[in-house]
Parts: sequence; C-alpha cells; structure tokens
Amino acid sequence: MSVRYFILGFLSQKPMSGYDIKRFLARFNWLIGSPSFGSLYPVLHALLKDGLVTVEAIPPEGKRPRKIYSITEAGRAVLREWLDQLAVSDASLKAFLMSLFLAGTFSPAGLITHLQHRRTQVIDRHAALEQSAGAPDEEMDLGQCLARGYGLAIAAAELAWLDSTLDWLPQQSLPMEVVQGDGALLR
Amino acid sequence: MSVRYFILGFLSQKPMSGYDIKRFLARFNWLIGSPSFGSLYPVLHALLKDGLVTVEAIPPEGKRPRKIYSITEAGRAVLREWLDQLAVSDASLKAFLMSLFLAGTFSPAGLITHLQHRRTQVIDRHAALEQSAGAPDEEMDLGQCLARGYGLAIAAAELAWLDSTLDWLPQQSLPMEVVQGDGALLR
DNA sequence: ATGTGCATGTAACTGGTTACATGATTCG
DNA sequence: CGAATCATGTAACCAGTTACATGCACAT
Repeated sequence: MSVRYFILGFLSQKPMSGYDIKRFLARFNWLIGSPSFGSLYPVLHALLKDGLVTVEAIPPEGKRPRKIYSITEAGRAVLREWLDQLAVSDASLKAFLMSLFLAGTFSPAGLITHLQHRRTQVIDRHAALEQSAGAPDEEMDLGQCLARGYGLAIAAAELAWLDSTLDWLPQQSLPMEVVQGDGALLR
Repeated sequence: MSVRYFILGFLSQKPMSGYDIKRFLARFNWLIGSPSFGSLYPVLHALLKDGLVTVEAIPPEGKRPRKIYSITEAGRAVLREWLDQLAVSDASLKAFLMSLFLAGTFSPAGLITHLQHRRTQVIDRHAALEQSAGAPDEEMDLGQCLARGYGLAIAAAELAWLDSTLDWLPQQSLPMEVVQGDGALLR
C-alpha cells in the first residue's frame, strides 16, 4: 500500500485534488510509474474515512467544483511513521524517489542523514554488482553482461548525484528551521 | 503478466530451475525487484501447461532431483512476439532492463535498433524533465527540485551508457557467448 | 540433534489495473 | 457543433505477495 503514503506525502506539501496528483506524477512515469485513477480515487476515499485527510469542494469561479484534499495532523503522524521505517529499510529506486518528493517534510538534518544512508546502500550494491563478474564458474552471456553494465552505470550515477547533492544541500537549508534537539528525524 | 515473459526469456538462454531464476534476479532486486516464489512457481506450471516450456527432473548424483525447465519452439515464438511489442512501446526502466537480459535473443542488428530506439526515448524524457523547471507559474519546493535533479541524473547516465554501448557493440563480431570475468568490458 | 540453506509447492489475500460510466468545460 | 481535456468515480478482474507447509542435504 505505497500509493497511500505517496498521496499523503503530496498532500503534506499542499492541498491538492486527485487529478493534480496524477498529472504531477505523470512526469516521472518512466522511472516509477504513476498510479491509475482506479487506485487513486479509492485510496483518497479510504484516507478520508480514516481521518487522515479532509475534503473541500472548491468551485473555482462558476466552474464545476474540484475536490481539494488536505492532510490532517493524524495523517502527518502516519506519514512520519512511514518515512522513518523507509529510511532504515533497503529501499528500491522507486521508494527512494518517493522519499525525495517528500524532502520538504524532513528536517534539514534528517534529510542529510537519509541521503547518507542511501549513499552507503548504493555503494554496497555497486560493489555487489561489480563482484558478480568475478564468479569464474558462471559464464556471462551478452544479456547478463549488458544488464550488469547498465546497473553499474545507474548506481554510479546515483552515487554521483548523492555526493553533489549532499555537498549542495547544507548551503540551501540554512534559512530553514533549526534542528530539533532530541534528534528526531522529522520536523 | 510480465513475470511470464521474463521467465521465458531466461529459459531461452539456458535451461534452469525456478530457484536458479530467483537467485539470479536477486542481484537486481534494487532496480527492478524480483518475483517471489509464490508467483514464480505457479507461472512455471502455467507455462508448462501451455506448452511453452518442458520439464525434466534431473537428480544430480544421488541428490534430490531438481526440476529443470527448457523453452520450446512455441515458447520462443511467444517470447519473440513480446519483445517486438516491447521495443515499440514506451518502456519503463524495469521493462528495459528486462529486455537487456534478453539481448541474446535479439539479432545483432535488432539489438542495436532496440538500443537506438531507447536512446530517443531517454532523450525525450530528459528534455521533458529539464523543461519542467521553466514553468514559472508553478513553484518548485525542495522535494520536487531534488526529484527532478535525480531523474535528470539517471536519464543522463542511461544516455551515456547507451552511447558507449552502441559504440562498443558492433565490434563484438559474433553474438552469444561473449567474455567472462573482467569488468572493463563495458567501460 | 539441531539448525541453516536448498528446493518446491499451495492458499488466502490485496493492491492496483483495465474498462467502463458520467458530466462539465474549453477549443477549433 | 463536435472533439478533446478536465475531473471524478465504480466494478471486475488478476498479478503478485505473504504466509505457510514440506522435505532433503550438509554442517556444527
């Protein structure tokens, strides 16, 4: 049920309609895929029933009203919980990109920790893939060879991006809120 | 039903057991995920029922027999059909990596065409993502900014890999069993 | 002898898709 | 005026996961 938390995350940024969320995600369709309306709207209804979001039908100047959803405090708590568990798990590319979208809900320090954690994961995977050629008993055909090279390239690119972002980020987050004293990851 | 064709593709390389396929795919778990046994074995049974594969219980030196599956001619035809349709569709990263695994089932010329087609797709997506900053009416928060940069980095890396592979591939005279061992192959 | 890895399998569940239905609005 | 886009929704269906069950082999 990852769509649930993903929606929750978008709504934590600003109130949106279901259609807005879909349209926004379409841009990253190739990387992570975007949920269909057939899953989006029911999830929205479920979130509403659970009290994690609220609706408001806003008629924009004589137009047909759009249903704008807003996250509640309970919703924020649930989202925070999910992010915490995501940070420690060995996340897929999809899950990580999701967490990136929600960067705004992290504290500055928490975000940096999150990226650093991801960095060690990527390094591990890159090393594992590189080693996979060393197994001499197992022959690699063209397909395995290409797939391995592709994976290595993606991992290397993500590592480079993480490094440059981790370098750039501290300068950006200075004007933001001060880190919480108790070491909590999230704002 | 992508697992079906994926399995078919692996079996087109060489006969394997279900366990073999799972173990092999685990390496790329972070990129594309690997199917669980709960889906793997039933699919294998279905393929068998449809006559796309055959089984042979091979007892390795007094050990308990393993079920080795082999692809049939009908299976090869189905796989080819799937690959054809995949090549023209706007494939996700996952589907593309799948097709890479099956590079051996392409003709040399067909593989190059496939990669070139992918290349234009990646260029388009990169351009689309880059443009998404230009929209002045829509403000980008930190999360959208990071996600966009991440997507751009991945796309750029894939493009670079495609270029170098397309450059390297034609020199590889004859198809199938290529090199084993050293990782400098795809550099 | 007991635990861990190999190896195969099944049943229940569910998250998500496909396909369909509706209506209002905007554009050529 | 008709087509396309915006916008929301429902129901059937299915792929794939989780959880469980089985049994052999091998090491500690």
